[in-house]
Amino acid sequence: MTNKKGTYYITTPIYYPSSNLHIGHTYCTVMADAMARFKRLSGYDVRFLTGTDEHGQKIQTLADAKGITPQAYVDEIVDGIKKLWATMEISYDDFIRTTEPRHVERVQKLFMQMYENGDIYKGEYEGLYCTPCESFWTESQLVDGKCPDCGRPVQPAKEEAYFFKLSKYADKLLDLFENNPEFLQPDTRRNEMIAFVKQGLEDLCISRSTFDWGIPVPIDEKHVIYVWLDALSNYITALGYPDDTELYDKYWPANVHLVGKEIVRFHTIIWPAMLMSAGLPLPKQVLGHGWLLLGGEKVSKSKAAKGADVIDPVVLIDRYGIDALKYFLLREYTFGQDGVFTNEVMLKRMNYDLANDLGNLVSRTVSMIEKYNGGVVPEAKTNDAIDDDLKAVATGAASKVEAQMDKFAFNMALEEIWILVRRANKYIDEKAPWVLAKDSEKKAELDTVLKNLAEAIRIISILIYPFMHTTSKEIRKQMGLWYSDVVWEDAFEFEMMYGEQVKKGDAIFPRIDIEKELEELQSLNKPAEPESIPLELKPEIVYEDFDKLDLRVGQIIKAEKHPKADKLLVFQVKMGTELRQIISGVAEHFKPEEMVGKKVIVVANLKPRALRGLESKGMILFADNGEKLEIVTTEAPDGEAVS
RNA sequence: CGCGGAGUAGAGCAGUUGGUAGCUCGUCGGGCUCAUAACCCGGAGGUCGCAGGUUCAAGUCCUGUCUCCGCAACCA
Repeated sequence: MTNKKGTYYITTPIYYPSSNLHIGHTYCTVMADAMARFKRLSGYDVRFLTGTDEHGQKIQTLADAKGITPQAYVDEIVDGIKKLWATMEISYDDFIRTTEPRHVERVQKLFMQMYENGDIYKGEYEGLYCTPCESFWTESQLVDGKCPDCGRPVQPAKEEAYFFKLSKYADKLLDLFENNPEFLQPDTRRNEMIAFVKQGLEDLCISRSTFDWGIPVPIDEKHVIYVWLDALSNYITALGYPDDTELYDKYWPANVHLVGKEIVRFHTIIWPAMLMSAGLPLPKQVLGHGWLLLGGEKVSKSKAAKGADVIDPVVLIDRYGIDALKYFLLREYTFGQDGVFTNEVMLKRMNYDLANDLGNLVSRTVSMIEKYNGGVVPEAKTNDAIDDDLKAVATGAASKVEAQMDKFAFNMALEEIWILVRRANKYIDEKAPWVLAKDSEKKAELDTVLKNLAEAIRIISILIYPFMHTTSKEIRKQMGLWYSDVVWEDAFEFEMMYGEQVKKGDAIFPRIDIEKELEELQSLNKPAEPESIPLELKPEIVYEDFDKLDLRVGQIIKAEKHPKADKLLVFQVKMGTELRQIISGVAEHFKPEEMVGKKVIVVANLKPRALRGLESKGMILFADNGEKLEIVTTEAPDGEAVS
């Protein structure tokens, strides 16, 4: 494809390979792929980048738990990701891994560039430190004032670290948001960022010395570069910046960084500030898309195993095919907004739009051309208002699709195409070719109908190409268009077919028995044979450690919401002779009244701590599955020791 | 408490710069038989969370209020 319209550089986030990808990642990548294919088809010189963000403490911890090196850990997952994209025929031009030497070296050079420009300085990071986890936390990250990972107390601590003068760029960033509304879309995201910058930016701590799975700070090997600085750089290191600038010169600045809404902040504050510091041009646009929600919650790895809805893209592709899945993701959801994912919604989309409307349109048209004209596309010989209407809708669709794609409105772009699909189905009804076929004097009119349908389907095959290229080709094969390339401009023309030999094939999208399919999907999600998989545990302790705990049975005699906090409940707990106040961060899980009277287990010798102004003396134990808490109760008399 | 989002027909969603409230599914009725029991037409169903206000005119702007949901530097 020639670059008659210039270059187009689009990126997805680089994904964090802490486990296999789910449908949420697929969603983002499918959008980027569709846009890349659309731009290529309409004549741009496209570069499409995706990849993986492989450094950071979490990866190191996960690898340690498995007893392998971080590199071995990510290699395996990245392998799976690449296979998934290959299966889905994602048309990326480059896949960058942040552990690749090309990236590592270039990030270090970029770091030095920022350092030499005076934007990086050495300082002291002050925070709350959890010694066993070797992690720093901010006040707001703490859960009940304790380490969110292990639940143990944290201590104020300092460590030497490098800082990036992010605060210096606050005004320039505000300027960027306010004067370039296109830079960040949708608008609601932009307002969020403006508010965020206005509340004041602090310098960003960009080095870590508590773990070493990262890119070393070039001037101080004890530190590794903060993962976001490392990760964001990928968009230019993949283009060879700064040492091999051929691609960089050609494609930077990027036209679009496609990102999820939760990382908009990194892409529109930290990343532009980094580029400003290095004196480089900013990306033209950052688009924050919404999330796929599963039962009202964000899709996540823990949900994957529990819900009734299958979100493993590999399973979905296996059952319905790549194109059906891509169509569903692009058609169902509005860009920028969250959308609910259920198997039923997905199956309905696939059946109604793909099988009933599109698949059936091709099927009935090909059948009629075979039955009424020996399988050859005839010439149009007549013309009336209905024919004109079909032609107008057909030849007008491409520019409507273009307009919607400019706004990243994939769902509307597909809707525009389906207006044509439905118009064609209606055309068949209006013209009733089976009636014309019974009257030999109507043969000319019948030919016109068959020919016009063939043209409409030819145009549809072009329009859907960016979204479903395999289906596009299958349709073209059945329509006898196998010999010609898909050319976008041909979607504006109506008179292009004559004499093609059509050939009926298998149903393009077989109809799914939704009820039966839902049941099968449900059973797929049932856990297999129970087997013993060792739990991921905290480091082993000795008896003496355990003996330090004084656990007691306590009865909750009063419970109320904390007046100054949404998540906290204030309990009055009776333990034998003593009555004391204990505060827990469980207001989201329990109503105060349902707690009264319960006998619970209390860590009685925990150092008292004030939570939002009220003192908490001790801690009540709860069972936690990662998202929902269960109370741990006992029948034993209050005050008794538990050991 | 801070910041942000959402509340439109039974369900899920659209509603561009304020001007007759749309789409898909479901539902009711009809048509057709070329086609993947698919397709086409029509009907019913909404005082656009609530209360004020601006305006000739508001789902759309302003103020207040209720409910639900995120985020707060790990996560598309």
